[in-house]
Parts: sequence; C-alpha cells; structure tokens
Amino acid sequence: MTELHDESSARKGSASREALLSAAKNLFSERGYEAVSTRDLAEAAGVNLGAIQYHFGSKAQLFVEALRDIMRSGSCSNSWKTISQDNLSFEEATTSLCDVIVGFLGNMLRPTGPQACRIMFREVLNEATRDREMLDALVSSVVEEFTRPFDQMLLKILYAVAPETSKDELELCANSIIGQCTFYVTHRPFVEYLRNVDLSTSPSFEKVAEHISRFSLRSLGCKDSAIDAACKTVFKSSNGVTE
Amino acid sequence: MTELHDESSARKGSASREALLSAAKNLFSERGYEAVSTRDLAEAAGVNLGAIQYHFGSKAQLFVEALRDIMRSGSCSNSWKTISQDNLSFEEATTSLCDVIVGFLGNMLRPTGPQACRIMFREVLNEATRDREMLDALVSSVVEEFTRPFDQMLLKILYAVAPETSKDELELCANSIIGQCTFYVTHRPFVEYLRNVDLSTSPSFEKVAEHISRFSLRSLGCKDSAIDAACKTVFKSSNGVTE
DNA sequence: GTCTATAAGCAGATAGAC
DNA sequence: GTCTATCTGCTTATAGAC
Repeated sequence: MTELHDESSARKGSASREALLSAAKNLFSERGYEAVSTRDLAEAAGVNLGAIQYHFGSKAQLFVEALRDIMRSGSCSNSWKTISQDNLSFEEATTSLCDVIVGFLGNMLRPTGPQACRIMFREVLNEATRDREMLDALVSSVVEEFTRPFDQMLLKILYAVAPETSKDELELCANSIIGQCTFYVTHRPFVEYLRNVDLSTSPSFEKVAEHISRFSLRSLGCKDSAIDAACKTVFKSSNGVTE
Repeated sequence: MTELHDESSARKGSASREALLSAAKNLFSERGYEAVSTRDLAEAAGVNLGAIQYHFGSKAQLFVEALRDIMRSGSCSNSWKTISQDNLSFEEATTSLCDVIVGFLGNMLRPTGPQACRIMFREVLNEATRDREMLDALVSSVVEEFTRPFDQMLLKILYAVAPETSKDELELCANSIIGQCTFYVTHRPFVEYLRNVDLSTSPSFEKVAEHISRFSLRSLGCKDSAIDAACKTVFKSSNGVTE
C-alpha cells in the first residue's frame, strides 16, 4: 500500500525490522501462520508490538516477506544447487535423480530446522480460503523463487534419463516424483500410524528414498541394472544423506 | 469427558445435534476448522449457540465427530467399494488400478461437494501443533475408517498386478501411487501456476489420471501392451470418470 | 433441551507521547 | 523509529431463566 513497505525500506535495514523478519521466519515455520500472534513475534524479536504495523503494515505482509526471504535464501534448495549442470550423461542423470530425491525428502522430513519450509507450504494452502490476493502473491513468489528453478533442474535430469519422452510427459513425471516425496510430508502422521513406522529414523527414511528412486527410474524406462548401479552409488556409500 | 458426549447421546438423535453435525460436515469441509466459528455453525444449523457446548462439549469435539461421520459414511470412498473382490485376474487388476486412480483423483479434485474430505485432511495436519490428543484421535479415526480399508483394497490390486513383489515393497508402491494423486490436491495452486493448467477442466484432469496410471503400472513391471489395454478401457470409454 | 445474555480473553491494529 | 496504552472486534465457553 504505502511506499513504506517496499524494497527501499528494507534497504534501510532497521534492526527491529530485521529482528522481526528473523523471528517471523523461525516462528511461522515452526508453528504456522495462525498459531503465531503478533505479540509472539514482537516478543521473540525483542521489539515493540507496534513495530509490525510500522514496518510491514500487517501480520499477513510480514508473513509474505518472511516466506519470500526463506525462498530467496535457498535454505530449502542448497543441497541440489551443485547438480545444476548441462549435458548430463545417462549415468550421471540416474544418480543425480537419486540424489535429488534423497535431498528433497531429507530436507522435508528432517526434524525441522528453523528454516524448514515444510509447514510454510501447508500454510500457504490454508490461507487460500481467506485472502486471495495474498495467496496469489505467495504462490507466485514460492514458485518463481523455489519451485521453478528446482523443476527446471529436475526436468534436465529427467530428459537425460529418458530423452525420447515428450516435454509434457516429462513434466508429469516430475510431478509424480515430487508428489511421491511430498506425500510423506503432507500425510506423515497417517503414514506413520498406518504403516507403524517412524520416518525420522534412518532405516525407514533410506528405504523410502530408495523406493521412490527405483519406482521412478523404472517408470522412466531404465533397466534394472542401471537402476541398481545408481542406487548402489547413492544409498550404500556412507555420505548418501546430507549431514 | 462427561458421559454426555459419547455414542449413547448420539443415539438419542436430538434434532439440533443432528443439525449441528450436518452443518459441521458442510462448513468444516468447505472452509476448514479455524475459518468456521461456533456462531457460523449454530446459525447454519438453525440452532442456538449453546447447543454446541451442550451436545459436543467443545468446537474441537464437534470437529472430531463430524470428521468421523464423514469417514464412516464413506462419502469419500463409494466409488471404489465395488472393486473390493478377491482373486482378481491380471487384466482386472490393471484396469481396477486405473479406476481407483481416476476415482481417487476425481474425488479429491472435484469442485468440492459439501462432503468432500479434501480440506479436512489438510486441517487434521494443522491441528497437529496445538492439541496432540485430538490429533491422535483424528489420525487413528481417519486411518481406521477410511485409509486402512482403502489401502487394503489397493494392496490387493497391486498384488494381483505384481504378485512376485514383497509385501513391504507393495506398501511402498501404494504410498507412491496415492502420493502422486494427493500431490495434485495438496500442491494444487502451485501446480496450476507452475504448469499453467486448470486441473478442474476435463482434458487436464484425464491427462493427469492417465499419466499416474501409466507411470505406476510401468513401475510395477507391466508391459506396454498391458498398460495400453487397461488405459484404453478406462480412459477412452465415456463412463471413465464418475458422474 | 433450548434459549438469552454475558463472561473472559485474545486477536490485529492504532493513536499519540517521546 | 520506538514506545505505552488502548480500541474494536471477534472468539469460545458459561450461567441461569424458561
């Protein structure tokens, strides 16, 4: 609305503004939007309650800014930044796909570091009902800053794995792969209850990641030998999962 | 807590209790938990505000009861009730799998009839942070009334498609298939924005359903000819999608 | 069982001193 | 820019008449 809440004011780098943004990233990603009150935010940031209205105009705007910041900083995406190279060989591509799956799944399931965007994703969908304008800003922000680069990288890998497949089909395959991963996040309590497993423990986690990799590679037409080779590289070596 | 709020009081079948339950199912599944106030519920049900506390004890308990009712009534699951038969042939199994995928996806993406459990699922995950006890009740209720029967049926189909696969592996495959479907629900705004599609329109919807079917059948080791046959049955005939 | 009236509290946002 | 104090509106839940 006012020219106070745009990029130029951010550049002023007010200490309380930064503190609020930092607290917002932590609290929102831990508890979600509605469970965090403006008073919680102000207290955690060590600033005054009024500072939220002054710097961001509203709690909703602060949420948007916090999410953008998380997406921009790439804390969700650094594990696959290294793979963004062209002209992948088939072998490189298959192992890269496994790497991406492990990295993505690990990022989503890991006992939520403060920057985890897990809950944020869910929250974005919840705000949908109420504030259409804010939702659109969020969706486009998340997609442009995070989803699209990730998707492009994934499509590059998929193309190297199955070059004869059409672009439309590869996009649907990308959806299927990401969908398999996000399922364990969005439906985590149901899966853990239904299958009687704990997804945070390493054996379960690795089994899931390897299954998704094999399931996807098989759909892409890879032979079992190629799948075995890729999985052996990624899942047997000790440095398979980040950190 | 009190013995007022258990099954026996439900059997009394108070008119206002039933009206509240019905309103709760409609409103909660349309807008979610937090966006519906007790006043909304009372007004929609045409009953007094105090009736909620009287009959259910709290808004949260009413939510639990409403969700249980939805799960029990099977409004989410009638489209695949017909498939629950034993000794499926391979051909029956492959087409059944396509049917299940189309039905499940259609149920989830359809422009939300009042009984849709789409938002409810999401909401269950949101309540997680706050009320652990209620969350556990919800998760077990949803799983026992809805997820587990569905899962059993799906596993039966998968076994008929790929009998040589281990039980553990088939369970992971079931996760993968459902995960692909739910992705388009949980991440709908992102997918629609990223791919520039409208998932409510028929061509996009059918393309997605057919892709998931083919992607999954291929992973299960089906030959292309068998996949083509199953898809031709389900996706070309006019009565493919329910309603 | 159903009603009205109200309690008790917390939310986000604001006014105005400094 | 930052503070205190407060406004307005909403929430769930309750007390008590009928």
